[in-house]
Amino acid sequence: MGTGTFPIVGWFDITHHIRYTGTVSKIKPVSIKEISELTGVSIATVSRVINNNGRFSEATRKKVQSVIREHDYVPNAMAQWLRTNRTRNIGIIVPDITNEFFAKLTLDIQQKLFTVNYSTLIYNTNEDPVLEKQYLQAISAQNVRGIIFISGGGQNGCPDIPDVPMIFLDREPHLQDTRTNYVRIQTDHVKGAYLAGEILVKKGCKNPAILMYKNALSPQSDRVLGFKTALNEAQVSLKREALLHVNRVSYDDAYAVIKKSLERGCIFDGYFCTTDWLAVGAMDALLDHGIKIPRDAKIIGFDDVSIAAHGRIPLTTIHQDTNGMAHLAVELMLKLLNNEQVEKFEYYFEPKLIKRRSV
Amino acid sequence: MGTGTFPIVGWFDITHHIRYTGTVSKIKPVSIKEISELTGVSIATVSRVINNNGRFSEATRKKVQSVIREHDYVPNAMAQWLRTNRTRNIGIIVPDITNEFFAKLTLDIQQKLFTVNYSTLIYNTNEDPVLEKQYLQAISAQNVRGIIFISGGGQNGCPDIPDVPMIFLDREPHLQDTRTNYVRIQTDHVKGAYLAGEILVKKGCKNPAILMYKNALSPQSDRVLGFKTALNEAQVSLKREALLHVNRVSYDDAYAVIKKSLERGCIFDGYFCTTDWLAVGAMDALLDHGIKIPRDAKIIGFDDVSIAAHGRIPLTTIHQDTNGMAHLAVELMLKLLNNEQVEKFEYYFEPKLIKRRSV
DNA sequence: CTGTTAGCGCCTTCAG
DNA sequence: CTGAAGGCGCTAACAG
Repeated sequence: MGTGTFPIVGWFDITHHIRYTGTVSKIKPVSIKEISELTGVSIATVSRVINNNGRFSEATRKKVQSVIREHDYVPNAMAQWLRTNRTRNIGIIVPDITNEFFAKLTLDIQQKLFTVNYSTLIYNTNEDPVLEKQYLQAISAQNVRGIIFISGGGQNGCPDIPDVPMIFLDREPHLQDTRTNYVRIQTDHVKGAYLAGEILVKKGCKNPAILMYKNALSPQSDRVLGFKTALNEAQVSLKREALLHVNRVSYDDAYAVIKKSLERGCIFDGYFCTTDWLAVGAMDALLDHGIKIPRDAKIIGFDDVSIAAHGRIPLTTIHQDTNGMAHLAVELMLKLLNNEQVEKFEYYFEPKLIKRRSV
Repeated sequence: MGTGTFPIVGWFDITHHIRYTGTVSKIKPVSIKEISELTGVSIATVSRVINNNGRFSEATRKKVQSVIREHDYVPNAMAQWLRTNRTRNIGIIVPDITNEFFAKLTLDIQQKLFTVNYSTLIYNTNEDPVLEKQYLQAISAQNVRGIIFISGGGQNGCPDIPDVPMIFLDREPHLQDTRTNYVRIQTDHVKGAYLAGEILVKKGCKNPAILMYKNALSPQSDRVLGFKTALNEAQVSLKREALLHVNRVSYDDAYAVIKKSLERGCIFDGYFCTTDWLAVGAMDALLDHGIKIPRDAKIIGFDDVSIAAHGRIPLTTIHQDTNGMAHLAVELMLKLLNNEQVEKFEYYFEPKLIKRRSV
């Protein structure tokens, strides 16, 4: 991660011992002024040693630090923020933290950020553009230092807050041309879907279907693209009616859609579901309809979330490297925060086929 | 929820339209001063209408608000914070947001809090006491307005930050005696476990076992207690070797433990697992060992997390009202923030037996 | 109803 | 190397 050039050097030394020592005793937080009085140097000097800004003697440093220590002084973050106009907070906007894939990303990001002394503000949009907008407003008013968008719609309107670095995880950025302090990270959905298509045809599917979320998010369309490519190469055709749509990414919706299609007499011998939960819903519908899996129909999902391994039939799926993406996300965020140039604006992660029993 | 006395009434009117209009144009955020100049009233008056503090005419209000609107003005949160010495942030400390039960709580809390204009700082402890302590420090330094602890250990050390209201969800508080601004919320684990025991004996179990997390967290011991009570009442005894422990709450650990116990020849006809994932792991181990469920052995879990409904055999389990708890948590937090007295310090939620097929 | 006045706690020129 | 002074943007008395 390279914390080499971590900007606020003195911070840890100071907050290292805060008003929290077993059972707390804090009455009223001491301010820089009192430290200054106690040490006999001016406020300015105290400030300098706190921020390690040079221009003070070793003797003063020692004195000031010892007083600071002694009084458990901790700079008032809010005052610092006001003055410098920057917080130590990173905002994360995520559709739904209840979705394991997002939760994993969020978890990793939060933990890594804390490592370098950033806190994490979390907002769940529920794919609601209105909420997303409000969150952006809140975030903006809070002077958050950087923003990480995880997936989600964001077609409409451009979530652009100038000067605030942004990382887009699994999401298409819509930004002003002039912006350079952003980065996009995602798994190579096209490739992942290609892998899915490939294994399906390899296992003998002649008449496959796609079950997908109806919204035209880029990962969705990428996956369709990749899947179709694999079919094309194998000269397997995808029927027009083989594009099944779901209104919400949920087990129930998937179950219902597949059930209905089955009742309509639509039967396919392979299902590429753009999400594991979709796949599990589809699988159960198929199973309940008396269809044998993988004999009569094969199913493959995407994400490799924990349900995949533990459903009625272990699900073959495409794994996404959440951990890797989270790592990279904070690494790049740190760079952007540090005004370093990043090599490129788009990063792709390799998807991986996880073979289980549904294919 | 009763937002009746919500303090910052004017806020929404204002932030309703912020510097985010399709493609942003904000260069430099406008300040209260400029608004004051633009409207021709004093800064103080602008502040009053912003905070709806009365003492201004309807005419001024209109004028000010329109200018505010026109210029996409949003008060600088940090300045407000500095001035009032309080942020609009609530810290949430959660063991692992990847755990669906926690994720649900967190999600609901975050969304509800935002509704009343609070943001949410999230910290995952991973059950690591050191991390937890660090988080507390960070939180303290950030002048978070209130803290919500979700589950987790916290045996050691007292996570006590004076004057900061705390809500303990599913977790035993360890506080100074003097503190009154806290509240504990949890489902009635004893009762939930009692329900579990009851159904098991009712379905004919004579030789039940418990599979639990080895840490002595209070929900754990409560569950054991409730379960035993039910057995006692039915005069079913719990063998000494029927207390199975797992080191981590995970599918794999559960699977391994049950598998091993089976190989040791320990066979029980009913398993009360203190968590759904434990139950699913146990179930698979049993199934893989050729044991029929529920015929030869019955299994019941706890939480009613989504895997419960969708595993190899739908799991009978005890449902926790996450939504209700989250609601209450923020409601009470708001009260505490408002210095209102709460009626009691402990709240219990009714657990509910969800019958599926594993019992 | 409205404006004036004082800071909140800190950082940062600018003079020593 | 150090101190004095000004101000970040906002709120809260206190006078009118």
